[in-house]
Amino acid sequence: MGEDTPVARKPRADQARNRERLLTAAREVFRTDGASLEAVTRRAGLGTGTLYRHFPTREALFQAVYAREVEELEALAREDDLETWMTAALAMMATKKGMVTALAPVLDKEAPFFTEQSARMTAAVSGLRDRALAAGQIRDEITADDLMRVLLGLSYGPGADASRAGVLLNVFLDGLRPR
Amino acid sequence: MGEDTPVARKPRADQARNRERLLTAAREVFRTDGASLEAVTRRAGLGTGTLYRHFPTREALFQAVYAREVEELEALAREDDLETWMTAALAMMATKKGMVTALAPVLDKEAPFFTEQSARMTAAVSGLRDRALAAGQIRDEITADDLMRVLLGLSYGPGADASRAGVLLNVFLDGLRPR
Amino acid sequence: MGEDTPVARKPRADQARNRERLLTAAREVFRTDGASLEAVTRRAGLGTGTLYRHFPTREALFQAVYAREVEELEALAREDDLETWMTAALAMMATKKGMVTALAPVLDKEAPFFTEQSARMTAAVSGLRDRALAAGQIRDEITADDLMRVLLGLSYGPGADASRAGVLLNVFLDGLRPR
Amino acid sequence: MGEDTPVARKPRADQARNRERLLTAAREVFRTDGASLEAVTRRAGLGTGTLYRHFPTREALFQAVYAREVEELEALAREDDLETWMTAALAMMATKKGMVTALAPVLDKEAPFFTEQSARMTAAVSGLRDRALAAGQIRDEITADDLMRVLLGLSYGPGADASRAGVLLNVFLDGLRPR
DNA sequence: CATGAATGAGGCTTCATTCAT
DNA sequence: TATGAATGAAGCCTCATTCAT
Repeated sequence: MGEDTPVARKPRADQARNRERLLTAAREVFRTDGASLEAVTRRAGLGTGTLYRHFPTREALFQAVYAREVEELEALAREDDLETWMTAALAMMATKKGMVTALAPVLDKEAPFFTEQSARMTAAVSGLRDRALAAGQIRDEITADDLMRVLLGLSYGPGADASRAGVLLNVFLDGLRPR
Repeated sequence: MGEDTPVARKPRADQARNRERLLTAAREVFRTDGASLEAVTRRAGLGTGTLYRHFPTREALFQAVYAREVEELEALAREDDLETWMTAALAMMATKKGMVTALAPVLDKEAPFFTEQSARMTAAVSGLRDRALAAGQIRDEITADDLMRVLLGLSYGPGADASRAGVLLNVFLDGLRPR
Repeated sequence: MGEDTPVARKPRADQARNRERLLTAAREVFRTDGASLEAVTRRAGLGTGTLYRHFPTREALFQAVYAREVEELEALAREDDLETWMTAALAMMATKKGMVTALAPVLDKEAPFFTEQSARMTAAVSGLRDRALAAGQIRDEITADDLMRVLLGLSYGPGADASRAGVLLNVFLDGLRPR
Repeated sequence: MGEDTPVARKPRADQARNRERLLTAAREVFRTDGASLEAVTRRAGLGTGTLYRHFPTREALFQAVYAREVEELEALAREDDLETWMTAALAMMATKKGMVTALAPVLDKEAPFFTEQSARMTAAVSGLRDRALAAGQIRDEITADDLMRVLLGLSYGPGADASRAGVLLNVFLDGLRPR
């Protein structure tokens, strides 16, 4: 009796939970230990095969982690002010330094996936940049991609230091004003 | 007995030449193929053991290569004008992107060696920065280390693009002027 | 209560159909892609569990496929003439080279199953052989099993070549005549 | 004293011995356990890397083992009589059944190496075959490759049985006589 | 001193089999 | 009963490091 009541049915829940565990573990491992898949499964407490079911290739996992970061950044870009957004983005990026450091040398920058993500990010930032330009707040030779470059360089370049990045961003923003 | 008789004494020159060969090979390999020690010995045409005699650990070789890069940058900093130097440094750095990309993820940033190199670099840049400050050309809250950070970020940050770095540096330099 | 009421009883037909699908898929996969169970379920469009319900071990599937091949060969042996049958059998075997190549290294030749199948095959060929012997067409030291060996060797031995097997079979048949 | 006397110099000896150990281990493993490289190193009592230094790819090891078999067969073919040779070859092949069974599914038959070995073998047998043909002992439509096929089929085909192979070879040889 | 063979830990990946739903 | 997710043993291979000659 009660076969149709929503009791004790959970198979998909497991799967989703495992995927989440793997992504979380990956972020943690990447933040501190490099990019070993073995380390990820170990930390997730799951079998090797499970990782491969969810992410059939190395790249697939890296990309999934990366995509999530881009999403967060994209969400931020709904700000309506370029300067506010750049400051906020810098703060958020400071949070992820270890992970980016591990991920950067391991991602295949030629993959179509990468181009798509860049396009998404650029689109999100372009709105802010165009509005600032229209308002006469910035020079026109600086593109949305350039703005990303500055943020990424200040956050993840060799020698980057979160406690100085804000100051340097401000200098850059000053320089950005027309004249 | 007779340790000091001039019998078949291998000249010091040989040793120095091998060291040089290894460093050169390492720079070439790092520039194009990643950071495999085997590739280095292969390209140097020397045995594994010889590599280990000169550089007893992985890290030691990486550091030796790194030190040489710092030297070149340091030499450049004998310029007498901050802006000229920054522009020149950017150009030089563009030259070494592959190598830095291979080296960065592999260097232990905590090593005391690293602090020493930074200090050397900072000392070299400080002169330029202090002179610019004295001449009222730049704001005082920017340190010599900050200047390095900007150069490194624009050159080697994720997304860095040599063809845009110059433009971005100019924006930054503009922002650097007092007021 | 009501175990025997006609509620949603899955028809036997389904089960039989799935078994058939799996066997067909297995033959196709073995013919071209090796002997991976995963490939079989994928091609059959069924779940892993279903495969295991029908064939509780790897070996069981292999044997079922093998048994089917034996059946076909057995059916052929209703010919009434040894030479005609051997020629026809050779032609049929040429058809299955890929599958046999995949199956052979994977079957456990010690299994009792194997003895049974051999016995079946031997029984089928024995009739032909005995009749040929009675008619004075062949030497008596050659058994039915020997005849199978020759066919299998010419078809599936290393270096076997369908375009030469017929010629070689004819030589063998010539040699088989008494005197 | 005595640095120049041939004492305590043995490095190459080690290498050659290890290579031999690996080949021997490989033959033993292939004869009984399939074709796992791990099993080979385990049986040889050597490290993984040593196997890879001597045989940089899977194929390299398989080919080295295979080449040795071909050599033995080739040496045999210095017989001056086709029938004697075929009988002797059959006896030798009986010795290697397990190994061939393991090796056959794993060798890349398209590799140039394979073509070379076949050519060597064919060349060796052709002499015997041509002499027999000139002496009017065999039909002319049978090639040296065909002779190899028969031997291989009788020795290594599915169902092959050393105790019957001799009888079957004799039937074939009878059939081979002109008329 | 130079050489390069040997070592083995560690990472990657596949796939037969089990098991929860 | 069917499904497919999870598991983990087992194989492959690379490469930093050691060590015998």
